[in-house]
Amino acid sequence: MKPALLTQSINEELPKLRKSERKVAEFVLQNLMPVIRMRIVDLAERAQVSEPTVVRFCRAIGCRGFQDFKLALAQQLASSPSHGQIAVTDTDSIKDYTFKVFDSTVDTLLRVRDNLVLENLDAAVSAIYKSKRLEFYGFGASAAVAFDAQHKFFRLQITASAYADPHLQNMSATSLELDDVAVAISQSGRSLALLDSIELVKNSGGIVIGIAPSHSPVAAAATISIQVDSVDDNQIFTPLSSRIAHLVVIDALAIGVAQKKGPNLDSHLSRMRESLASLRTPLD
Amino acid sequence: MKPALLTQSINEELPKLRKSERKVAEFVLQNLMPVIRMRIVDLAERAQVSEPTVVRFCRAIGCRGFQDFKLALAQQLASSPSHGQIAVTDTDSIKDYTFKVFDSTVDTLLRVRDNLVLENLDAAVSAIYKSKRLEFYGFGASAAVAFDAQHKFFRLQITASAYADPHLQNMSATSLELDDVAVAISQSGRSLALLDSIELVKNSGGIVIGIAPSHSPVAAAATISIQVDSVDDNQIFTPLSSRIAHLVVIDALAIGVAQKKGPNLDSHLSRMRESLASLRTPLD
DNA sequence: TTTAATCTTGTAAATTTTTTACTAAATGGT
DNA sequence: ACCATTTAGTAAAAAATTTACAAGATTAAA
Repeated sequence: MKPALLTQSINEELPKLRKSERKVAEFVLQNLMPVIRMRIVDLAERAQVSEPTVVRFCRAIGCRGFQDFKLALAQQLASSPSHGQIAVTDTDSIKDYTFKVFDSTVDTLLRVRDNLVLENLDAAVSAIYKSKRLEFYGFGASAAVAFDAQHKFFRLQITASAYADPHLQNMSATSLELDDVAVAISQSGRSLALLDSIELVKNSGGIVIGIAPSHSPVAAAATISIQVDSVDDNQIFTPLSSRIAHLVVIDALAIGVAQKKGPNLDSHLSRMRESLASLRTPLD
Repeated sequence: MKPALLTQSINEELPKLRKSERKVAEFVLQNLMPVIRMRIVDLAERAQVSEPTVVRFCRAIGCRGFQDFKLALAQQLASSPSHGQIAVTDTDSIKDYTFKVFDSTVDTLLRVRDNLVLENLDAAVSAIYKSKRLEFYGFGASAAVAFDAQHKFFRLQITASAYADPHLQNMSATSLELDDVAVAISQSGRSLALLDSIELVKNSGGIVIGIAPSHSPVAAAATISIQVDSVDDNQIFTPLSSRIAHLVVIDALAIGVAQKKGPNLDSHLSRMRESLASLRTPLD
């Protein structure tokens, strides 16, 4: 049983460790990046313990040995770049902040992926598959997400609408019928106008799929809630990467529905490609 | 100069390698995952060469030794899960395809990040910073990207427009003045209407920032070209993840411009947060 | 075709690194 | 205070990697 997140495992085992092993654990948590390149002697010296203690520490947290531990740590750090620093500062060079933007997005995606409640996602796919009408609601940054979703489902031969205007949204909501689906997208999960629309949809017998932070009013009000939490580590970043997470969640929904629709999809996509080709320069 | 993507580096160096080193390279590319757990003797035996040859191979592709090579490989595989399989099949479970969607997106982002021409990105940031008007053009899936970009820059106190309609786009293009910027977004890089608009912008003395695949007409026509290539590995996926890549590239642009604008930004963001708060349910 | 020079690859030895076995010290309970 | 048990270090063994060197292969020139 090797957990995906080694640092998490270290923290969990920390109380069970012996004093000198704990010294190693604390040093490791404090110096994640450098540890990857250290030999056992270096780590032992810096943590003020002997080499066998380091090996014992590695075994205690579930690794087979020191190499195994370093490998696991390296893998975790590669997939969660946030363990470095991702706040953009005034002195960052282009390369610095560009990488930070990409890395924080990647980090958010991986975290969202690992915390998705797959049952709810499955329920959402089924609901969309069965629905006659599909509507996307979102304000602000989520408006762009809603329109993107509409476009995406359209490519899958599923007619969808997207509304960013509260009035249109309410009109749409009241016109939905039993088993129709509205997807409510919100980064804050606390948009009042969106909550209004959600109630209207439910009164009409429609199903509301909420894409919002867990414990938010939108998540609570939705029939099926897909929780997307992004850590609020930076004022500028948060809206950026959580919006990407929303898009990718909808991608997953779209792929799920596409899969359910089965083999016809391929031919539809190739026909669509042909018709798009006329709007483009010919390929070389 | 250690490239972020080791496999890419292996492929690049492949022709320069000697025969037996190439045996190692081919075996490694064929067995990426298992190699991480191998010792030098195992790898040497399975690749039918001697141990020193393995070391020479590691050095040839830019690593300091075998351990260094394994570490780099482990890190890459952790962050680019696509080296497994990412094509969605009919028999995939929810978990399978959801993870594939997320992983392929992450993979695309990392690849795009590593292939960005930072000089061009920097030039783009400067151009936007200096411009009086900023317009985003995109059709189809890129329309949503354009509108998202508009919203994003608006939050940074930069007025921008987004057009998905060819007529409006042309009108906008002819009305631009010297040093104004139009960002042309295209997944295919071959949209005829977009190429028209690009020419109009250039005739007006405006600067065109192209976000499109390299070697595409859009990239060639743009004043400053930001190249985003997504491997065409899957008909359904490609538009999905390349669109995300475009969004994140624009995020990086936005952050770059924000940084240039400097310290005033913070207070602006907090004022904006306050005014948004009234549209939301109060925090607990 | 032969020969010399260079390049390529493996063998074996040396070095480095990790792990094990064992002992001394420390801790805790009676 | 004494014994049992746990904990941590020393030193030796084992394992793994790297280096030095020599044999074989390849290429170019005579």
